[in-house]
Amino acid sequence: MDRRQKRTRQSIFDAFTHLLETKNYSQITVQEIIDEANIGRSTFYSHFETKDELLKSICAEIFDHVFAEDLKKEDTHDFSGRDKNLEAEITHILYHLQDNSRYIKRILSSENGDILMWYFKGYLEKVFEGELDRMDTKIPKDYVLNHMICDFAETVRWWMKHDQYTPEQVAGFFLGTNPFSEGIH
Amino acid sequence: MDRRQKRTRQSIFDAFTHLLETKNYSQITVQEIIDEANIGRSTFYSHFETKDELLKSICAEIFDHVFAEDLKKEDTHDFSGRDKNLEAEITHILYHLQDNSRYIKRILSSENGDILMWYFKGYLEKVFEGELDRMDTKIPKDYVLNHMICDFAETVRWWMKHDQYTPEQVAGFFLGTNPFSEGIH
DNA sequence: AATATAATGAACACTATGTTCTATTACATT
DNA sequence: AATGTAATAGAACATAGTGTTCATTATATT
Repeated sequence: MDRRQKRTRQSIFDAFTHLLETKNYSQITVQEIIDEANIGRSTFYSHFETKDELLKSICAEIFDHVFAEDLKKEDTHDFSGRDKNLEAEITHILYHLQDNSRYIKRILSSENGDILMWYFKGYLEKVFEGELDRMDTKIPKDYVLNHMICDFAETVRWWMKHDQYTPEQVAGFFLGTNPFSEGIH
Repeated sequence: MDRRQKRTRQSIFDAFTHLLETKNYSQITVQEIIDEANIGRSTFYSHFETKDELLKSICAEIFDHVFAEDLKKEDTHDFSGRDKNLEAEITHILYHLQDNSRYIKRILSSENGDILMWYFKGYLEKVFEGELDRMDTKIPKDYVLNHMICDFAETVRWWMKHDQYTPEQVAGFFLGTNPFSEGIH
């Protein structure tokens, strides 16, 4: 990839996240991003089709980083640590989310918080897929999976709004109100 | 209220819900609503400031109806049936939601599904507030309340997408995967 | 019938989006 | 260092949608 492209892309990301520190996603215009990034209008559009596409790219970047270790674990088929320390895995994810909380908060507080949540849930699917086995079979698997994913995603959303708890505490809250908590303690 | 106002308001609602049967909320323009409703442009804007305000009004209308009995129960301080048949209350709400499912589905499938979910959760808060007492006190009350509300709201969203279950079944799924299920059976 | 209020719809100003095109600049490769 | 290739700049443009204004017409209400 051309140096200039990388540089431009990074400028856009920086401008966007910087703007997110002062206003909501929906309030930010493409022109503002362009001005903040000091790039030409056509340059922006040669990188991203729309503002939503930019948001998606940023979400992908954030979550690729957050879930990097977990996905790597799956790729190498190393399930050694799985199940016995779901709590550690969750805490780990929460720490990574905390690092990016400034951006995540802003994105979530706009009306388009759904977009980020949708992305987040996609990644969570891989994390919780393996947890399904011990569940009641009378209830549809996809309901239970969706339930777990939404539980955790909404826990994070709640956390991002309240902000006064540590990752360990939040992991405790989440597992303490969950049906699969019996399997862990 | 003037007859004409009522008539216009109803035309707008009808046009909007009719359009929701063919496309997502975000794809619908004010002009389309105006054309579909056969009203003048300025008439629309004398009734609603923005398209979002219209959506909010429709959400309020739907949920006022769905939760009518439950809120009435609270108003008259009739807690006789409470707790011992949460399942019945939930099933009842699900039936009402099923009646409006055509609109709800369309609104939820757009990127702005959040708006409806936000409204829905506001009403659910009143339903679940009373259920908090028997919960573990180590976990913050507002976390648990948010947890319950999101559980149910996301259950409904899931249901609206899958559509192949009865209200009774869905109530069963919801209570079967919930921490406060022990209190009911 | 008189009065008040709502609806109409064209015209307008405005904001933001996304495209196109040419000149300019930066890069990678040799 | 020279050269071909590709990215950037930025002005100009077309488009689409929003929300307002106002004189006119239609409809309720009393």
